[in-house]
Amino acid sequence: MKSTIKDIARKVGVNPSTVSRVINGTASISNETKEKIYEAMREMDYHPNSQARRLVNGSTFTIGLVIDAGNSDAYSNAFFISSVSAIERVTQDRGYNLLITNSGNCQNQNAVENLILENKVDGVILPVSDVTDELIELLVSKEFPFVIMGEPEKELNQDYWVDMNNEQGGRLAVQHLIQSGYHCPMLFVEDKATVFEKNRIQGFQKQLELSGIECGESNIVECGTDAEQIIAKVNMVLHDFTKVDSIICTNNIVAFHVIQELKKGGKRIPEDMGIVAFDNYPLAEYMEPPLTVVDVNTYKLGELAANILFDKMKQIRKDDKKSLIDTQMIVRKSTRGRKEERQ
Amino acid sequence: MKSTIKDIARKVGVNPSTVSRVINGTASISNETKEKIYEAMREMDYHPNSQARRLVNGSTFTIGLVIDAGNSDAYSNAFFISSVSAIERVTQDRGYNLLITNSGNCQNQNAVENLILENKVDGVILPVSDVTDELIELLVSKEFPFVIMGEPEKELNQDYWVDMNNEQGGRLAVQHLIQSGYHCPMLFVEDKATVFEKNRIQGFQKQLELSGIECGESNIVECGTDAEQIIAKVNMVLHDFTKVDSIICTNNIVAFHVIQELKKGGKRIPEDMGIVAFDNYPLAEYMEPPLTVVDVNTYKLGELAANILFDKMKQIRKDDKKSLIDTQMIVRKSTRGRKEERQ
DNA sequence: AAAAAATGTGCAAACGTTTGCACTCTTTAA
DNA sequence: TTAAAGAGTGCAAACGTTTGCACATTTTTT
Repeated sequence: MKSTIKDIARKVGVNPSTVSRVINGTASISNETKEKIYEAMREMDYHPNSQARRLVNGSTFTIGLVIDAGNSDAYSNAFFISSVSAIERVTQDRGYNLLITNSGNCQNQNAVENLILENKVDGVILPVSDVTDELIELLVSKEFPFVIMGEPEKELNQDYWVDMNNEQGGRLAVQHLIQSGYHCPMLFVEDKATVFEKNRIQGFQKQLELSGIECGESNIVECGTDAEQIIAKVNMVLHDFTKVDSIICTNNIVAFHVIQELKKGGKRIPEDMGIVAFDNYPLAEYMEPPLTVVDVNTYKLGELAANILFDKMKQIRKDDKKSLIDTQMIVRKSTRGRKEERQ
Repeated sequence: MKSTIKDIARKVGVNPSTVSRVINGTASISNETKEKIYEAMREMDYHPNSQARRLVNGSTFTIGLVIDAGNSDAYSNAFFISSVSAIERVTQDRGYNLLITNSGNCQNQNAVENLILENKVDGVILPVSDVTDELIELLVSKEFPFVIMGEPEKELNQDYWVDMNNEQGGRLAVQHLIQSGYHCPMLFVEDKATVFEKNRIQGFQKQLELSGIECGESNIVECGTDAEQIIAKVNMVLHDFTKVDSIICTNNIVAFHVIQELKKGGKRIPEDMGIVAFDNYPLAEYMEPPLTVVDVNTYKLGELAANILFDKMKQIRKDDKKSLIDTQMIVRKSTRGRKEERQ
């Protein structure tokens, strides 16, 4: 049988409130009493009951993390999920628990709303893909603390979000290429309209400008997600943009198809064409050639999200509504690289 | 302000217990009263308070999932983590919540023990890598429901576990190779002593035997995890085991190094040497040649773990203490494959 | 037509904590 | 030396539910 605070009190011969105060250190208690209580707790293997605590405290000491049910793409899930570990650690360090839910509906109710309305969590972290107008409205109207992972399309004035710095990533990729002796980079994006692609494009263009390389819209190619289409675009580049000597791909898969087709066309990598890609799949270093990538520290990303959430929960206002984590280059063999960077 | 069951009762003019019974359907209530209560609940935006429920029910309606803090290997984490989605879904379908914790220590207490002792969860799923004797002892002594993911070294008689069927995976790989026209497969494992490697070896040998191919210990190579070592082993095979025409690698990384070295040695894949690997990294299909793999459905694995846990929680005895998920072949270009399997 | 069962509802205790108030006794400040 | 402050503890209410018992009314069974 589980022992309660009353059992301890009875055994020691004090009032339950005294035991509670010893446990929480909320009042000064004589050392003598304290000792007896601690000993009784040890003897009776006492552990506080979280549920009772939560009820009376009106706080769950739990935060919710929403995982995107719809998005089955193994990696983008993994990308998000690798920050889970960070979020979990921060949560635990603060004495909180981490509850996970998908964004789907259970019964007739939205799972996330359920979390909030039934008082299961004190705050929530959710991926931008799961943000709906109704959900935001609910969160805001209840003044419920939340942090979004990823940049929203349109910004309300209440929402805080964290993301990788795609603009900086775009700049970094160009910078690396220029420094490595390439002169005419091209950018392959899947879909120009996506928020993160827009930012990458912006960084790309900005850095080209800074480097004094002229660049019109024509240096950006929308290649979609389909292998055939990517291949077609590669050939277009090969025939129509003969000056192009390097390609920045929006992810590892695109890079793979690009490299494949370039090799087929007799191009040597990195000599004839340098390749950089966003993301860093576990096997990227084993591609041929090993892929130079723009990587992001997802641990830091998760950590940041969690810390901001806790600040909001404590009513500590952060002045910045958005927080970005800078990317870094991992230089491998698909670009010439500067000698000192070569790994 | 949040409305409570008492507010509803007052508004409708009934006793709180009546409202409770309507919500839970635990007694027959007149339709008239029911309707009035439902309406009041809607009007006042009532949602039950989980904490109070949990306290009185003595149940948390929450299960805990332990993620391995120590294991930072991106993929093996991803492997485990991709079953999270399944566990989450099962949990939600059953009206439960999912709490995540790492296995580390918070303050002076083991995080998992804390979960159990402080009554935060009703059951727990944990990876075999986090199983310690003390933890098992605690779980067993409290009769606390748990399921282990992965096969334990030594088996207590109280523990239930799920895992991929490594023995069947070993058999499957051999079977595929034989059917594809290879005659002398070799198995590259990282460490013979590991439980799952042992099982793979067993399946490997058994299937060879069934196929009438004689095979001593010599067909199994322990190649460690280091690139140099793997390369050395490949060359050893090339020189000393000239009859070998195919290699089964214990994971994608080993396969990569093996392929790399074989190509360097002038071997064509799959013509001169067939390669099969366990696991299916997101980029495996983009290797050169695309890698034929023994894959496991991690979603099913998670689902199984969760369902068994719920059975245990409901005191439904499963007769089998271990449950295995069979693997399947994904045939790509690194083996000749049978035509009809080729994808 | 009487007995038994079912329906519908209220009362109050219980779940295991925390905490405001009150009180006594000691210590410190003026 | 008296007043104020602090230390140490108890009492009882509160958090928001659920549920066993009780009871009245209706319906069903014999």
